[in-house]
This record gives sequence, structure tokens and C-alpha cells, in this order.
Amino acid sequence: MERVILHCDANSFYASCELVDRPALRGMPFAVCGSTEERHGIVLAATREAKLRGVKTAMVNWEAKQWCPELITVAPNYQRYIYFSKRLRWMYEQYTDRVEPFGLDECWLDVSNLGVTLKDGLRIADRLRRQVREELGITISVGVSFNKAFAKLGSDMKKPDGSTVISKGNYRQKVWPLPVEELLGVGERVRRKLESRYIKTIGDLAAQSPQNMQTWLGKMGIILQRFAAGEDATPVMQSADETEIKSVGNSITAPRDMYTLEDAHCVLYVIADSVASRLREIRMRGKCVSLMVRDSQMHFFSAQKTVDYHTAQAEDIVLIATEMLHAKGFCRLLPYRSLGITVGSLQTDTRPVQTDMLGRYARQDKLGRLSQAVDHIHARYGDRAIERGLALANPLYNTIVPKTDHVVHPVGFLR
DNA sequence: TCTGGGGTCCTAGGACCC
DNA sequence: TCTGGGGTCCTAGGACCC
Repeated sequence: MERVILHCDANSFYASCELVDRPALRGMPFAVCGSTEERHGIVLAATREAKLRGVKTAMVNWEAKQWCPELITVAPNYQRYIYFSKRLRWMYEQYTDRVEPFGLDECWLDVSNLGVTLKDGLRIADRLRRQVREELGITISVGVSFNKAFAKLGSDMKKPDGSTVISKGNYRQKVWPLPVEELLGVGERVRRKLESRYIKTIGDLAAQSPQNMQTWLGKMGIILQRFAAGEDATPVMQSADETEIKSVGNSITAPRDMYTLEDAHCVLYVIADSVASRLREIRMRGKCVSLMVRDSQMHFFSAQKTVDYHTAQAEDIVLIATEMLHAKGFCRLLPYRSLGITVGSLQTDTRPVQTDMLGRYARQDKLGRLSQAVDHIHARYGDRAIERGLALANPLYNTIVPKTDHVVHPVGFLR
């Protein structure tokens, strides 16, 4: 039996949520902007009008101001977006338990368990759109198809509030003429590679042999060719099986370049504090620490180290990161534009911890209790209620707040 | 002149172990 | 002098998504 899959995409999600909360913005040129500092901030969501006019919506602030000097910038309110995202998902789950989120504002729904046809799928899509509009005050676009890749393409076709069916009867007309980069999984690099082989449309890609694609692009090549040919068989995941978190990280482009190791150390502490506290929030610990450095020429470097214990303590993370910074010769890269730390190889903090006689266990235990106390104080009296001495010593420390400024909305890709 | 942030997956080479 | 093979883990970098 044919699958019936919907892809629902909320339009200009951040901007739409802001409009619901702040109707005064209606008709005004505004954008939700991320990051603390004007110089490095970025427009996260432009007005729907900009999107409709085909103006790209992810750009740095100065660029946005050039487009539109009277632009009103709005700080993001991720708690609200998460609230809207959950409401949306709850509405989708009234139709099926197979709802797979893709970021905050997109979901695939597999409704084939209801024994429906694509035509019925379209009716569901239209009903959903109306329901979302009436109950949440935002609009979604929906693609209806027999696989996930085409459903996603469909949801891009009638914006800001429409449904599109891509069936086995019409995909050759509707999908194959599209430029290849519209396909899920084709970014700039892959597009260039394909173009050099005269593969410009999704139809061109569908016509390639899997063997050639494998040679050119490896595993990804085969997947993409299947997507293009309408042979994507990847399932929509059950709502119940939450994807496990595999890593937690933060990175920061500081308000000014970091010229000294003291500056870098300070920023690493800010980042490690944020990562560690987020790890403790989700009750995880990790043993693989990776360090990311970007120099002032925007060159990217990274290194990682796996240690033989799991931790959720900023002190451990900073220590490991700093060791790497020196061991890999990153000191020579100063000044830095950005720094980042990610902790992976996670396990839950309920797993038993190996004790030892070298004092490490005792130290971990002590640090654990200390940070627990600090977490409590932060939760009760705010993040500024208790701070590191470093905050007094280096003004850089207080200018960046990764945990609240740069919020998480992971996108699991091609599982 | 100004170039974000968080996360996942893939790849290729190397180390290590049995 | 002659120098296996497979599995697993680690590492650095690249690509993609929103």
C-alpha cells in the first residue's frame, strides 16, 4: 500500500510567533536577531514580506540593515518558540502517532496507518492548516507525498499557507525540473560537484546510476539519487521514540577578537560553564571533549580528546580544552574570532562511577556537589546571583551569555 | 570593512588488540 | 631476511540541516 506522508512547515516561524505576541509589529519591517553583539549578530527570521519577496532571510545584521535601514530588531524568545513548537506537535499528534520533528518548525507526519490515499492526505493537510491558523495564529505550508523527501519539497511550493500533493503520477512534472539544490541533502558543495558533471535538475540526478553516484559522493550519493528518483523509503519515526542526545556544545564569536590566551581562557570558561550546566540539566555526562577554534581570517581548526572518565563539570572541560589548545599549537593562531566546545560520548549520570584511589573520584564528587549547589542558587536567584571570580577579573566574561543567547534546536539529519 | 550557532552524520586514516 | 587480518575505537575534518 502506498504511504501517505505530510511535511508541515511553519512559515517564518520565529517572526510569526513574535507577531502573535506583539501585534504592533504587524506591517513593520522587523527581524528576530540572534547573538549578543551587533557586529556578529545575525538575522534569524525576517518578516514574512521579505521572505515572500525572495530576500534571503539568514544574513548578518549589518547586511540586513543595508537591505532595510529602518529595520526593527527583536531579541529572540526561545521559550515562546518552544511553546509554539510543542503546541504544533500536539496538534499533529491528534492525527497520527508517527510525527517526526525536524527542527522547531517542521514535522513529518505518516498518516498511512489510517488507510488513506494521497487525496485524503490533502484533506488532512487542509484541515490542519486551518486548525493551526485558527488556534495558534500562525500559518503552515504542507506537502503531501508518498515519501519524506518529496513531502518536504511539496511544503516549499505553496507558501505561506497552502498544500501541495506530489504523487507518483505528477512528480516527474513537478519535481524533476527543479534545481538539484532544492533537494534535501544537497548543499552548496554537493551542488557544485553535481554541476561539474552537468547534473543541474533533480531529474538529471534521478537519471544517474547509483554506481556513479557512489563513486562521486560515497554513501550520500546513493541516498540522494534515491531521493531524486522518488525511492526514498526512510520511515517517519514514532513520536514515542525520542531521539537521544549525542552531544552538547556551545560556541561563541566574542564581541571582539580574542588577542591573548587570558581572553581565550576566559571565553572557554564561559562556554564550559554553559555546556556543563546544560549537561547537568539533561542529567548526562560526557568523556569526549572537542575544541573548535576560528582565527581572525575565519580559518577553522578543531581537535578532540577522549578521557577515561565521564564529566559534567566545567573545571574538567576547561582543563581538557586548554590542554588541547596548547598541545595542538592553537596558541599560534591568535587572535581568535570564535571558540567552541562540544562534549560527546554521553551517558546518563545515573550510571555508576568508577571510584579510584588517586583522588579523582573524591575530586569529582566534591565538584559535583559544588555545582549542584551553584545550580540551585542560579535556579532560585538568577544566573548573576553567584559568579566565578573570573567574571570580576575579565570584563569579557560578562559580555557573553551562551546559554540564553544561543539556544538549541537540533536537526537530526538523514537518520 | 563587517561573515552565527547547535547538532548529526560521514569519511578516511591510524592505533590498538586479539 | 621474512611482516596477517578483522574488529573497534579514536581523531580531524567536511558537509548538511534549521
